Amino acid sequence: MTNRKKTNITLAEVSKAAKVSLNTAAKVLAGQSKTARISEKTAKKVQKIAQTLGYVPNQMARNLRAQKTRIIGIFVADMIDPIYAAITHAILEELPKHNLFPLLTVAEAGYEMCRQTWLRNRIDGLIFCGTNAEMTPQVFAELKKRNIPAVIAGNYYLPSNHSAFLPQVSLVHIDNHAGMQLAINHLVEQKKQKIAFITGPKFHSDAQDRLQAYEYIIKNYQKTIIADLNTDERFWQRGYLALKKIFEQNIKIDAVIAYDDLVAIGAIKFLNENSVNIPNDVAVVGFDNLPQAEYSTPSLTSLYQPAQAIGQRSVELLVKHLEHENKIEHVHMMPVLVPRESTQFGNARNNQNYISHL
Amino acid sequence: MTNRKKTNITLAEVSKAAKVSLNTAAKVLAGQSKTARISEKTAKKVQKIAQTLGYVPNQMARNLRAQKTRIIGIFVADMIDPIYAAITHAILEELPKHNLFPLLTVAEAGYEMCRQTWLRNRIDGLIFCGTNAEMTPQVFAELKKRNIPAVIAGNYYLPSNHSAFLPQVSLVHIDNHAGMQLAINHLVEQKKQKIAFITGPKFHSDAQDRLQAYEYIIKNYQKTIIADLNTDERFWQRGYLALKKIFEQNIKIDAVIAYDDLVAIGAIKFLNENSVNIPNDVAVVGFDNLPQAEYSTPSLTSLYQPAQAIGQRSVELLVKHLEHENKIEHVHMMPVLVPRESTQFGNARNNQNYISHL
DNA sequence: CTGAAAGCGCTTACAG
DNA sequence: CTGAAAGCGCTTACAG
Repeated sequence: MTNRKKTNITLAEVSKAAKVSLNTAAKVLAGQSKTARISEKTAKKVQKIAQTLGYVPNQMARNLRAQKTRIIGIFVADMIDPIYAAITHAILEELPKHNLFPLLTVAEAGYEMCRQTWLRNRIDGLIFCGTNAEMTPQVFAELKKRNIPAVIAGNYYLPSNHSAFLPQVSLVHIDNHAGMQLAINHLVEQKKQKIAFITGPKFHSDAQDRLQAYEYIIKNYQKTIIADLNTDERFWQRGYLALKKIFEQNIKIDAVIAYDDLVAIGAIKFLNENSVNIPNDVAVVGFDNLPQAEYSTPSLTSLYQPAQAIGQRSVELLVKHLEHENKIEHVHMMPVLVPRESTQFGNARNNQNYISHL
Repeated sequence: MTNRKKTNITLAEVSKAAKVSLNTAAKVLAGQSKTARISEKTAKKVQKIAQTLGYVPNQMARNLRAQKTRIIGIFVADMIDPIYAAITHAILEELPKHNLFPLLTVAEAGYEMCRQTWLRNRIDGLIFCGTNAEMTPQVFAELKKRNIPAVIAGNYYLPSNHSAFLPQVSLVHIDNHAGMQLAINHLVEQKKQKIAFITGPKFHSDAQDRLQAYEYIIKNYQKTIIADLNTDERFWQRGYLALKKIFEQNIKIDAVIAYDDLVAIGAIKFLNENSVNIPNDVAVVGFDNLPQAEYSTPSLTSLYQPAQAIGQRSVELLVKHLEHENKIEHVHMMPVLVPRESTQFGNARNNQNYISHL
C-alpha cells in the first residue's frame, strides 16, 4: 500500500513553519480566529503558510478526537432503479450543504456488511433510499439504541409483520393518494368511465398505497376494476399479463392506471399488439415518470415522482434529528401529472413530411 | 450532535473484561491469533467477550495509526446516466471483496469539493466513472505526485488539449471498434448498403471512438455517410434533427447507426412520424442497450455496454496499482449485439387476438 | 491574545 | 505466548 508520510503535511509542520504554537495554528485553520481572539496578522500568516504547504486536515484524526463524524450512512435498496438513483443523487448533493459526509452502502452487500460499515465508521445518522426484507423492525430498534437517527426516503418494503416500526421512523415519499386523484381526475375529464388499476408487487409500500388510494377514490365514479396478479412477474411483463387476463375475461375497460411506468408500458405493449387504439379505446396512465415514459410509443402519461425534493427533504429531516429534534414525521411530497399521448389525442403522428423521396 | 460515548465500547474495555492485555485483545480481534501465536483458549475467550459486548472496531483510529485507509474515492460524472450508475454499482459491489472502502463523490459538487473530500479522507486510490471538463491533466498530475493511483472507467471527456494525460492513466471501457464492426456486420447481413452514422457530442471519448471506427470500417463496404450536427443538442433531439437533415438533403440511406440509444430513438421518432418503415426501409442500431431500447417501438437493436465487467475490471486494475504494479493499461471490454425489431423483420405485431370484444 | 498538555482508539515496534 | 509504551494528527479543556 502506498506510503504517503512524505506527501501529507500536518498541523504541527504548519505551526512550526509559521512560528506559532500548534494550538494557534489549529484555531486559525478551524476557522475559530474570531472566537479565540487571534490577531488578524497571525491568522493571515498561518493561512498563507498552510496554503503554500498545501495543508489538508486529516479527517480521521478530527473525527477520532471530536467523538463525532458527521458521516451519514446512505443505504440504497437498488441503484439501478432510476428513482432510487435520483433520490440518492439528491441526497449526495444536499449533505455537503449541512457539512455532512455521505457513506454509501448498497443492498447487495447484505445487511451485516452494511451494519459493520456503518458502525465501524461511527456514522452519526442514516438515510434509507428504500428498504428490503433484511431491514426488519429489529434493525431500527438497534439504531435507536445506538442513538443513530434514521430517515426512510422513497418506497419501502412493507410486509404486514414489519409495520410495527413505522411510527418510530421518519419517512419522506411521494403522495400516492394525491397522485391517484390526479390520474383519475385526468381520465374522468377525458370521459373515461371504466378505469382499471393494475397492481404492483405486494410488499412495496407504494404498491399498497396506490391500490388503497385507487379503491378509495374510484368509488366516487364507478365500479372498482382491479387487475391483480398472483405471480412475481415484474417490469413490463406484469402489465402485459394483467391486461391479457382482463381481456380474456371479457371485462370492458376504457382506461387503465398502472402501479408504475414499466407495468404501464407492458399494458401498452399488449394493446399495441392487439391493435387497440390508445388513447381512444383505452387510455393508459403510469406512475413515476421514468425516462421510458417519454420514449414509449405512444408516449406515456405519468405521475412525476419528486425525487429531488424527496432527497432534500429527507436530509432536512435527518438534520433536525441530529439536533435532537426527535419528533417523527411522515412527509408526503406532491407528484405532478405529465400528460402525454397515451391519454391525449392528436399529439403526434401528424408530421407527414420528408417521405416523398423514398 | 449525538453523544455516543456510552454506546460504543473499546478495545480497552474488551481486554479488561477478558482479563488480558490490550495488545492481546487487539491481536485476536485483528485476526492475527496465529501469527502472534496466541493460545486458542485465550483467542476464544476474547472473541466471545467482544461478541457479547458488541465490540465494533473504530475505523478512524485504525486508519490514523496505520497511516493507510484502504478508502477508494469514486468520482461519478453523472449518476442519472444508467451506464454510469451501472458501472458505479459494480464498483461498489467489487471493492469490499478486496477489503477496500468506497467514498463516493459526484461531479455536481465541483472539483475543489471533491478534491478536499479525497485528501481529507486520505484516499488510497481513485476511480473515475467518467470525467468532465474539470478533470484536466493537472488533476492527474497532482494525484500522481501524491501517490494516489487512478483508473478511469467508461466514457471520458476528451477535448484535444486534454489528451496528454492518457498515457499516464489506466482506462477501462467498451471496445467501440468491435461494437461498430458487430453493428455493420449485422446490417450488411440484412443486405443494407447505405448505412449512415449519427455523431455524438464532440468531446466524449465514446463519440470520438465510434465515429473513427465507423469511418475506418465502412470503407470496406460503401461510401461514408455521416450525419453530424454543429449543435449541442443531446438525447433524442440529436437523432431526430440529424435524420431530418439527411432527408432534407435527399441523401438515400437504408440503415443508420447512432452514437447511442437515445440518439437512435430520436431517429426512430423521425422515421415513425414520416411513416418510413423500420427496418424494411431504414434499419436502426444504437449503442449502450439502455432500458429505453427494449421499450421503444419498434424495439431497438443495440450494443450492450458491459458495465458490470467494466466496473469489476477497473477495481482489479486499481488493486494492482495499489500493490505497486504500476504498468498503465488501457482495457477494452467486448460489447454484445442485442438484435431487436429495429433491424429484424416479423418479431412483433403479429399477435392479433383479444380484439374482438371492443 | 497565545501556549503546553492530555487524550480520542487504535497499531506498531520492542521487551520478555 | 503475553504485556507495557509510544504515537498517528487532531481537538479540547485549562493556564496565563
